[in-house]
Amino acid sequence: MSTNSREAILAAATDIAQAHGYGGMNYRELASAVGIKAASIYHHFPSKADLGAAVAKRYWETTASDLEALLIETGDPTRALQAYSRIFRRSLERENRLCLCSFMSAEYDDLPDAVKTEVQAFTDVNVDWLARTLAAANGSRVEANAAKARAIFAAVAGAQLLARSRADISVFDALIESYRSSGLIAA
Amino acid sequence: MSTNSREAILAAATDIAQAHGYGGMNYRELASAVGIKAASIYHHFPSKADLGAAVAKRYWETTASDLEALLIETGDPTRALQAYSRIFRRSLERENRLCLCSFMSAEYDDLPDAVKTEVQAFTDVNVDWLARTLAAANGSRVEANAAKARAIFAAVAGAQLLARSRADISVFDALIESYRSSGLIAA
DNA sequence: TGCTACCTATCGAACGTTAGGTAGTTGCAC
DNA sequence: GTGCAACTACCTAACGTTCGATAGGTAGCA
Repeated sequence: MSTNSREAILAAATDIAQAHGYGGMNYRELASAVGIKAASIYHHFPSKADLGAAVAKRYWETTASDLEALLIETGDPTRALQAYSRIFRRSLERENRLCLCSFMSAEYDDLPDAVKTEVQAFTDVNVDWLARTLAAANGSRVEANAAKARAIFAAVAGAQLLARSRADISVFDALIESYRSSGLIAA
Repeated sequence: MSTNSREAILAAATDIAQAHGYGGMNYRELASAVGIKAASIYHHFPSKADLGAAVAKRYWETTASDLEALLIETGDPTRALQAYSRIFRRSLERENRLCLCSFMSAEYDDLPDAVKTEVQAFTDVNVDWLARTLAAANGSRVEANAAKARAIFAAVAGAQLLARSRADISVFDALIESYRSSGLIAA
């Protein structure tokens, strides 16, 4: 089916992009992961830029719903904040993969404009959720938590990047623990 | 001269790698930046892996001496810590470039082993300096500051990455300020 | 003579992309 | 309910470009 193939391409492309970036996302490897030929991808996406934008869009949409699920699952904002870093930990668990948005932020200069837009949307989704949840946890206004939200997002992304460069997930855990003890993120 | 050409290649390659990564560091563009032809690079470096390793090695060596200079220049450890993030800010000032080590950490999976080693050395140089300087600032043992040193390094790298994705250096400044107010880095 | 520091020309592989073809299904006129 | 046109989802084959890398040559200097 058309819809399933499109989704299979997006899922495989996401996996590749989290390990090798937008530049490392090549059609022959991607097609073989899906079980089709490279030319067939053009039946679903008109160009690599369109595919990249679709991948990044799907990525932030998934993250947005994961974050909402986290709020419901934990039951309260403080517990949700404590669990936030687990979303980034999960990437490392899957063969030391990086957040798609972090990788593409590094590749920023070489990204098509449509992809840049979706990468920025991922940051916005995270920062907005963090600001909202921080506000709910301490009873303050959302806008008053924007700076802190950005700081948490950047710090967790940095921790993931460092852990990846050591191929050691315990480095990530130790960094999150340091952030906690210094008061950057919720204890 | 041989020595000057080698240095010119390394300097130009560093600039390219900070903007486009190891994968985006191509011989034709690099050669034209130096003012020679692509094939001539092989007179100085036997392969791209060797060049990449030399670039990363020179990068951490430069950073190591910059950090020692910072200690001498500021006169005391606390002031040196306050100024630490300026080293990362300087990359962003130069056409929104990223720390070479951050970019290569993202590209980790596709890096030749010799390059991986030098990338990790960069982290070690930073973390060692931070741990040493934190210890000097608060009169504690170096080993007791290792975790905090890593946390500062990761957080500053994350701030640089986020600022790059917005092509906005004020995002970096705001993040460093947030880190200060939350107590992660020295006020 | 031999070394250094480059050059031109080219290699094979990989890249995104396109042209054009082929099964299988669907929809509709008769 | 049969025939056929149109469409979907793929295919093979190849395009032009770019990549890192190599072979072999040359000018200048010791």
